[in-house]
This record gives sequence, C-alpha cells and structure tokens, in this order.
Amino acid sequence: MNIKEIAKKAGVSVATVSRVLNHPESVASDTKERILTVIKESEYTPNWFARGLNFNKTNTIALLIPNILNPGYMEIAKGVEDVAHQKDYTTLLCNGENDVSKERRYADSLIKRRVDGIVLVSSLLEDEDVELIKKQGIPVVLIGENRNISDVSIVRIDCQGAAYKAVRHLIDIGYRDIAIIYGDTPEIENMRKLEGYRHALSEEGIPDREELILVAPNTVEGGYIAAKKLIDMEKRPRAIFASSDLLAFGVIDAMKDFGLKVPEEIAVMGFDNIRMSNLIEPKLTTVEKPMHKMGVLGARLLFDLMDSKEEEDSANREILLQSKLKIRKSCGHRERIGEIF
Amino acid sequence: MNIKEIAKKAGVSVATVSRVLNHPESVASDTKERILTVIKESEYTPNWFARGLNFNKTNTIALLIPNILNPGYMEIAKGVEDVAHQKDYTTLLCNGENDVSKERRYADSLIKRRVDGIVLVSSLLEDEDVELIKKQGIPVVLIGENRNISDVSIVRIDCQGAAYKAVRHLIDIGYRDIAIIYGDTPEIENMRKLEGYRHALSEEGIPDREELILVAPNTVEGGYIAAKKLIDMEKRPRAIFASSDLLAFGVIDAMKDFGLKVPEEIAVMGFDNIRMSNLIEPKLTTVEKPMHKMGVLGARLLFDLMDSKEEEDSANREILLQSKLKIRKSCGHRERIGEIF
DNA sequence: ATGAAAGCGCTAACAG
DNA sequence: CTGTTAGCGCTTTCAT
Repeated sequence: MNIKEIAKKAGVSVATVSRVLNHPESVASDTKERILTVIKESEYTPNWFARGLNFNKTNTIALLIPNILNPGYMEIAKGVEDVAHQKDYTTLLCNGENDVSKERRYADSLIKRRVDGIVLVSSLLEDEDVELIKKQGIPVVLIGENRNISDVSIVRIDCQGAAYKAVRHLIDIGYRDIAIIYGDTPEIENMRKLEGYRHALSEEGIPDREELILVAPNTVEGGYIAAKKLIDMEKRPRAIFASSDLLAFGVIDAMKDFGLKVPEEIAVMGFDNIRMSNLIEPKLTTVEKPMHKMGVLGARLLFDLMDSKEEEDSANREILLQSKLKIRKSCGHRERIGEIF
Repeated sequence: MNIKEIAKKAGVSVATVSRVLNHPESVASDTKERILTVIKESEYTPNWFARGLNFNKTNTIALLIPNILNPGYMEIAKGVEDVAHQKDYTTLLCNGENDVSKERRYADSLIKRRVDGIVLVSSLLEDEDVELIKKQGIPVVLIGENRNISDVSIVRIDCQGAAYKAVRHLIDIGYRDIAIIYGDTPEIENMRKLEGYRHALSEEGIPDREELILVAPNTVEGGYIAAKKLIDMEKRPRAIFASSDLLAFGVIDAMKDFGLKVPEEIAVMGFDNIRMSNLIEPKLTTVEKPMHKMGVLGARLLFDLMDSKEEEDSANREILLQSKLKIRKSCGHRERIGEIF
C-alpha cells in the first residue's frame, strides 16, 4: 500500500495526499477528509525510508551503555529515554558490554542508520571514533568521564571529590586502616576515586599501604573475591571503600560467608546508591550518584546540540554534578545520620 | 558525500560503486581497490534510507518491555540482544512502562520504522494491536503470557505449576497459614500464580482465608506496604509467598523494620531468582525463572518466523519452559537444600 | 487548492 | 566486467 494507490482511490494526485500528511492546513477540508478516510481504511503507513530520503532525519537518538545488566546504567538510560520520549524521539539502546570493538561496531551501525544524535555512557571509545561520528554531522555527548575522549560535551560527577568525602567520613568516625577496591571499569572514574582515597589518607598523614589497594571486575563477584583477599591478610583492614555498590555487595556477601560482622568488625562503604543498597543487610552507606538526573541532563545537552547543529557556537559544554554521602548502617556511625553534605 | 561523487572520483559509474558495496565478487579487483580507497578517503557511508527504499528491510528487531528498571526484564533483553547481535541485527529496546497507550505509541512507531520483527515481553497490548502489526507483514512473538493476545507465537513458563510447587514446598516444611502477595503486573501470570497457590492449599484441605490474598504494585515498595498489612493482622500468617523477588525484597525489608525475624517468625518465598536474591539477608528461597533463556528462545522463534515469512506454515508455536525451586534460607528448611525439582 | 514532474541516493535489470 | 537507466515511495517546487 503506497501513496500512489491512496491517491488513486481518493481520486487525487499523490501531491495532495502528501500534503495532507505533512501540511494538512494547505488542503481543502473536504478533500482532506476524503483522503484521510481512504488512508484509515487502507491501513496505510507512509514508507519510512522514502520519507527519510527526503528529510534526512530519523527522529532517533542512540544511547550506548556499557552493560544493560547494571542497574545504575539503566537509571541513566531511563533519564535519557524520558526526555527523548517527551520530544517524540525514539531511543536506540545499545549494549556495548565493556568491549571497545563491540562499541565500535555499534558506532558504525549508528552512523549508517543516521541517528540524529548519540549519548555515550562511560564509553571506551577514543577521540578518533568520536571524530568520525561528528564528521558525519552527528552530535555526541558523553555521560561519565573518559580518558580517551576530550573534544566533546559531557555531563559527569566529581568522582574524586566524592571519593574523598567518602573516605574522609570513614576517617572521621574513627577508621584508619582503610582499603579500597576499585572496579576495572569505567577506568577513569575509578582512577579518580583512587585519587580521592589517597588524598584523604595523606591529608590525615595515614601512610599508604599498597596491599590495601585492589582492582577487581566491577561486579558482585569481583567484590567478593577482592574481599576474600583482604580477609586473608595478616594485617586486615578495618574498613573497605568499594568504588561501586555492586562491588560493595560482593564484599558484604564475603564478610557473611567468612563470619565477619559488618560494621562491627569491618566497615563497608559503597558508591552509586542503587536501589538495592538500602535493602541489603546492613543497609549500605554509600555515595549517592544522581543517575537519572545525569541521563536527563545528558539528553537535554544532546538536543541542544542537535538544534544548534549549524551554528558556530560549537564550544563543548561541561556539566559537573555533585554527589552526596548517604549514611546508613554499613560503616557504623556516631551521632550523624542522614545526609551530611 | 554520495555514490555519484564516489563514482566520479573513481572514474567509474555508480553501478560499479554499488556493486563493490553489495556484490564485491563481481568486480575486477583493480577497479574494486581503487573504488574502495576513494570510499575510505571520502569517509563515505551509503545512505541508509536509499538502501532501505530498495531492500525494504532494516536489519532491526524491536523489543518492547514493561520496565527497563526491572532487572528480570533486562535479563530477557540480554538474551534477545545476544542472538540478534549474533545475526548482525540491531535491537531497538523500547520501554512500555506498563502503560498500554505508551505501548501502542511504540507499536505505531515500530511499524512506521519497518522493523523486521517484534518481541513483546509481558505486553499489555491486545489482539487487535497485534493484528495491526502482523497485517504489515511484521512477525511478532510474545515472551510471557498475556490475557489479550491469543493468535501469536509465544515462549512462557508454567506459572501456575511453579507457584503450586512453591507453596507446596511451604506446606511440606510445615507452614499452613500462608499468605500471597501478587503483583498487579503482568496480570495474567500473576493470576496463574494465584491459581497455583489456591490449588496447593485446597489440595491440602487448608481453608481459604481471603484476607491473606493481597495485590500490590510489582515493586519493592509494593511488597513493603502489603507486608505491613499482613503484619498488622490479628491472625498473622506464618509464611508469605510473593509473586516476584522485588515484592519479596519489600516484604523482608518490612519484616526488618517491624522486628520480625525471617524465617524464624515468618517465612518469605519469592519468584524470579534475580541476581540480588541471594545477596539479601536471609538469602531468598525463590522460583528460578530462566529469563535469559526465555529471551534467547523468543528471539530464535522470531528469526524463524522472519525467515519463513512467505510460507504457509503460519501455525503459532508455543514454547513452555519449566522453572525450578531454588531453596535458600528465607523459608527455613529441614533436610532438603538446593534444587529439588 | 491541486496537479505534474523533478529529484532524494541507491540497487538491479539489461545491454554491451 | 562495466555502464545506462528505470524504478523504490515520498516531498516539494512550479504551474495552473
């Protein structure tokens, strides 16, 4: 069923049919109605490709995230989708699986598909990849820091500052032997968290103990295994700062399996404040990362870029969000409960 | 940059360029190479729309799920995506948000976009909606039961049987006052679970206590609130069967808040076996629903349909999966540990 | 207000 | 092996 058949059935030219579809105001209301009924009866849907060929616009944005099984990323996705949906855009959700080559394949495919814009979340892509995309006239925004991409608009949080405050809190409530387990991905953000950790310790004159600094796959299992190493140490730490809640869950699980009480025998601090973090036992003290908001702001930024594509104000924008400490049970606490900053 | 310019630069006709793109074997290797370099240098990407206009195929399937924040659904999504990616298809992930009208909007948009196939997960759509899609020549498969759609291929699990076994287990280990909290979505599946619950009780001659049957929004919060009602009862139940792990998490959280020990004072059974269910305290006894597998099988089914679109073997197929009980701590237990069936 | 016709960029017969 | 050309279905001047 195509526009020609509709035109014939309605006894008009294709141009008129096209007009009622695109500029209905410019068609006499009786012909318009006639055509409209024919369209309805014939269950006619204008061919997407033919339209696209003329408009060269897809009304689609893409969202490339590292892992759809990670609830944090899905909250970001929800934020992006919320604003896209509101603007009547479809969003293509792509699962990069923390694999550069897979991300690259997606990027290619997205360029081909001529999406109108791309949001990259904690991407592993590099400057050249992004350059390629932008060269095709497709705006890009990053959510979350990335070592390899510089020339791009971004929304991110102050990881270092947040980690600093988290460790600072641990110190404030009396801990000194503090370990850190940081995830392997996203790399840069975790390096920043490590810096924040080091900063807090050194500020307090606490000597570095390199064996207390562990990397792990950013999963529950990763946390478990790393925690096991810490447990087996002769000089076991009294507190553990995990760079994500998922890791922290693994840590707490290990503590249970090996009979160590949290927080009485060992304190655990997370990062992200995903939904589950106040459902596990003990409820997790963690850094609240405003995921949904990051998604929303990222999408808005992207739409801004898309609207102003032609103009010259191509300066990259950067949105920096702060995160708050969410104090619950897993670290023990004195008088202060709730959000302290 | 279009095919014409490439042709000119390479000193050949557009047909030849098109050939190296689609049937490279039919082009002399020296001309081919020349053209290829021009393409590379010019960073030329064939226009997706023009191609689509000829092929009338998008290499895209769509996946419509009720809630991207629900980890169970994302596991299904992962399954679908895995097989699609392997076949070099892109998958469009749409978030219906348990809202029929939103789902309908998506369905419309997907028809327009001429996706090659659609997987509906626990959809709220009705037969007519699906009819509309199929009439456009787009194959559809359902994952999870649905009251309103009958004429379609489907992969599902035996909810009633699974619920029966779950409650049966509760009875076997000594409970008689068993409440059920079932989620409002997906409706049909939860009705089946309710039937399974009733069946198990009546089989044992345990009288129905209607006040022990509660509906709730299928979220952690929903479980919490429903559990609160149960706690406040004069004749409080000794066990609670929740129709999803999310609900069960809410239930357990409520028990903690109100000082009831699980399972000593009250047993809690979940459904789904999502990743978190063995991380909470106590580890959740639950029904293992093979989400990823459902996604994989659903996608395979869809590709089968897509391949045989023209042929007449349009009989709907149905794949019925069984689920296993995953016995952990939250219900207490006698000798049996592990999977019993 | 409506129609005729020229593209949009690409593919695939058909000829050579 | 390669070029010419007729569409694919739609939008949009340009006439009328």
